[in-house]
Amino acid sequence: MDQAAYILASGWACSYKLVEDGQRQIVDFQIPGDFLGLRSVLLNVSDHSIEPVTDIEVTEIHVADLLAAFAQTPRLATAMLWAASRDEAMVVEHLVNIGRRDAAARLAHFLLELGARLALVGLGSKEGYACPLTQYLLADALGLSAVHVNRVLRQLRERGLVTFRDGFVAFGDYDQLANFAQFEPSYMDQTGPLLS
Amino acid sequence: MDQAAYILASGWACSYKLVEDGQRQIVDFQIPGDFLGLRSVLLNVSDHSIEPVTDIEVTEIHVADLLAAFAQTPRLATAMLWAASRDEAMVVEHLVNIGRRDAAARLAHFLLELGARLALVGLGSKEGYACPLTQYLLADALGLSAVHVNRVLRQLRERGLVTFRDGFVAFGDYDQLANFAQFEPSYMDQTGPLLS
DNA sequence: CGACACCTTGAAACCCCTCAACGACTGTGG
DNA sequence: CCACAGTCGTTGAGGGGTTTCAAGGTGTCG
Repeated sequence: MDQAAYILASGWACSYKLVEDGQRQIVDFQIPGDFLGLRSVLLNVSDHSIEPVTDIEVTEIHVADLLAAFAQTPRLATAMLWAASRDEAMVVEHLVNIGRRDAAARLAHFLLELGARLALVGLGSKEGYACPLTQYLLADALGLSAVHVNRVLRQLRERGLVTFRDGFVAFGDYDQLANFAQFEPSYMDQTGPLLS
Repeated sequence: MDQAAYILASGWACSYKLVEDGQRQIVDFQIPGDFLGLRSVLLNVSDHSIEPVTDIEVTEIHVADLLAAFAQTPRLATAMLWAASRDEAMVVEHLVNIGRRDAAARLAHFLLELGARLALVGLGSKEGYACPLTQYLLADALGLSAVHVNRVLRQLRERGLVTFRDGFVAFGDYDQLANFAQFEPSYMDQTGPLLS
């Protein structure tokens, strides 16, 4: 039981699962401040893989320390539980995104969510943000082909909604885009755990 | 803060999210023994809706009691965290299912997972299980149309893999079906939380 | 300069959706 | 007892969103 969890200090990573024919589904991208590998520690099963997107720096957390901390500081466990719930809420939103939105709305929603998360850690605004992802990564995250991602990005650009180029996402008309993607950021609850 | 969580004592329910044009995405079905509404309690935001599938019986859990129990029994919080992680792992698997499998494999995978979950609580086996879901519910869960669910069910039946009829799922060739759907039940970790 | 990764675009094929219609069954009220 | 509505399952035809295949362009790096 010498598994470890990490907190991403700088850089981007992604967690994904492979299917047998070589395709993969990216579950989420991790940005600075996010946990890495928390679930595999808790479940004692590595049910997904993690890969860096850029160069990354991490700080290690020993499982034993974590569990010991739980015992001494019950609130910590509650806070972790809250964090896990928020993560699950985001995965759920991805599920809705892939299951019930067409490629354009899917892509728009994804770029908006990423922007909102980055804004929280000071790495973006409603103007845009630096984004090291390739179109191939986007495709794997959104359940699309890279070719189609390219086409849809062009559509969104030509309609003046978003431009993703040269590693930078620039929102054209943020409000219209949010409306188009039916982006409701409430699922990214930031009010914190229910501690008294 | 008078929200409550529940444990499903009998019957089936489902949690879902709506998108604006009237479609919905079912995130998961709850079977006896599952939590209901845990995430909305933790996040203080009701980010999804719940609907009964059959008549149901629930036992209520007060949030205040739950948090108090965490403080007194740290291991309980760890156990809850483990449960939440398992739930998330299942949602992730659904994400992979919808994102990277075609309709037939998707349906097969779903029926297999449901069977495995039911078998754990004594409600099913490798032969089959009673299943009160309609084809419309399956469609909402799998990101498909009801019409297509119907067609794909027929395919699976004609190939002798599964038969879903009259509220009963009957596996034809379980192993071949599991292979076809690339069903790897390891993500449904049942070994329990990492409590020394 | 060549290798490589990534972006871009076109054409054809395919999976799945929408629309439409009908049958089987259930419950309900007359 | 029967007509009726409602839900669910079934099947066909047509259309559209995405995929695959293919090719070429750009930039970076050794």
